[in-house]
Amino acid sequence: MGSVTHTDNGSSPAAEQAARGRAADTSRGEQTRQAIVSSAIRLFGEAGYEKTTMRAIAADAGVSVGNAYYYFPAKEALVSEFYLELQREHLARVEPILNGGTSFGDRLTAILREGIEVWAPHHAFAGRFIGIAAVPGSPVSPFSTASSESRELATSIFHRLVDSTDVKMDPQLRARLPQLLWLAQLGLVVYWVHDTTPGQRRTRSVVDLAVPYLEYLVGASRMKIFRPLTTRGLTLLEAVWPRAAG
Amino acid sequence: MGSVTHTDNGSSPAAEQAARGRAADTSRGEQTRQAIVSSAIRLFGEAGYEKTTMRAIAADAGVSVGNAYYYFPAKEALVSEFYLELQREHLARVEPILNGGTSFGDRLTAILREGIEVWAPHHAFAGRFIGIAAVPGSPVSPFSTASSESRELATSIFHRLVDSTDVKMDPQLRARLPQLLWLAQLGLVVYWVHDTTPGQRRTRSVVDLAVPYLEYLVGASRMKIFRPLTTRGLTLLEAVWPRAAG
DNA sequence: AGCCACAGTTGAACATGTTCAAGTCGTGTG
DNA sequence: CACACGACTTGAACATGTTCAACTGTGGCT
Repeated sequence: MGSVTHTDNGSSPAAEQAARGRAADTSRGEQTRQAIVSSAIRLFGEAGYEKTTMRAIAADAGVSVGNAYYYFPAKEALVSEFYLELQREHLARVEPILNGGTSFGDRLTAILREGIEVWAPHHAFAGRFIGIAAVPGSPVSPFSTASSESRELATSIFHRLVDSTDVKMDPQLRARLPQLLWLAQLGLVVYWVHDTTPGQRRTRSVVDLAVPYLEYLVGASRMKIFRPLTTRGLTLLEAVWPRAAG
Repeated sequence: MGSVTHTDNGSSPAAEQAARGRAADTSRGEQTRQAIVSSAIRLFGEAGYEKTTMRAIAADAGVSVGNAYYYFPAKEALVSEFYLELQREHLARVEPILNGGTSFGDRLTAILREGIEVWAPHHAFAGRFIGIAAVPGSPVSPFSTASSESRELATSIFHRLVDSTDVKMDPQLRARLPQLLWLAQLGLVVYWVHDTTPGQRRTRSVVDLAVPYLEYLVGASRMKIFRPLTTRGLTLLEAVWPRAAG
């Protein structure tokens, strides 16, 4: 119970500029930081989380161990960078899909599939990643305030998807659907991580089966017969996950 | 990708008798083992996972550090013992509920509530626990073959609940409901771990709201109008989670 | 130029999970 | 009884994440 504030943004000496526009920063510190990040990402990808030691990362980046800790409070924080990298790639891959003119379901399938594809080369690493992300208070936790930026980034994908579809659905559901889809994607990743079928084939087929079902459910939400089901479900959702908080 | 077999049962020198009837074993080794386990459980409960060092556990149990590793392959394995302890207590608390004559929903609520109650004193610790349990291949993972015994123990609770209810529902759903409820409980624990409301009040109110909704859904499953929804849902479930495998 | 403040950097020291070669103990056997 | 063998135990050694006091360079101010 000792350390209460795990969401310690701003305490890191190099964090004041972290929130915005780091890409434009070309100062010495930023170069070092980048060297550490890219070394960490590469080594994580090559050897996994456990086998990549902080000493190895520092050596690869050409800095001392202590210096790595000047920029990152812990090894876990470097995992967060790895995650950001993947998320950026997902976003890039998803862009043409969102702009494409296919159906809601097809686009959702494509988005989820790209999510899997981005992670695919790192299935072993992802196992450890999940373990780190699952602990509450960890900056990598998808529910933490520290990751709110990347969370909003991710939900924005589904926001755009939902906003641009003309599929008829309950308006309240429409308002909540982006968050729900984000949650579904989260669950999918967890499922994928535990999927031991070769190449995680099962996860892909689950996507192909689940999306049409989701589409069906969403369409059904506005039908009179399903009214109580929809309404009660949304009420429950509001209790579980109030629109305001995370 | 190095170590493939994480489910290494039987490799531990003291594990051949681990599967059954350890309570009856009174040999020297078993006493030592028990001393380590109870020290670990107590210290975990008192100080959390991180702050409880292996040295502290060993000292408290009156043995050497190396000796602890003779019985347990890693610190994580001791967490598994902690989990078992809680599960046993949950089972004990649930017994009178299952034998009670209240409705399906009331009993389900009571079961889930007791699950929360058992964990309640260890909310902080549970955060770390989730992190360990979430990594695939970990013996503590609820999906691992290593924890199949405790998993079947847990599902047996819901099996008994479902078998003893006369709530009308789709027969296929009935066949799958115990597993689904177990999964729901898992999700509930994850939710509870991340619940930062004082005393995790929100989780409790979620239970109170979700169970009636579940009851409603289950009842609706046999109605003709919901037929496609039910059938398609069960088909999807079979793809996601084949009846045979985990 | 001289100097100051501070970002950046270092490597040794520390804490703790884990391993291992060696030692001890108890029990069955000749 | 003496011995052998295996279960059990030990503590030092090791690996690695993390901390920290000291050092260095750099840019700005007088």
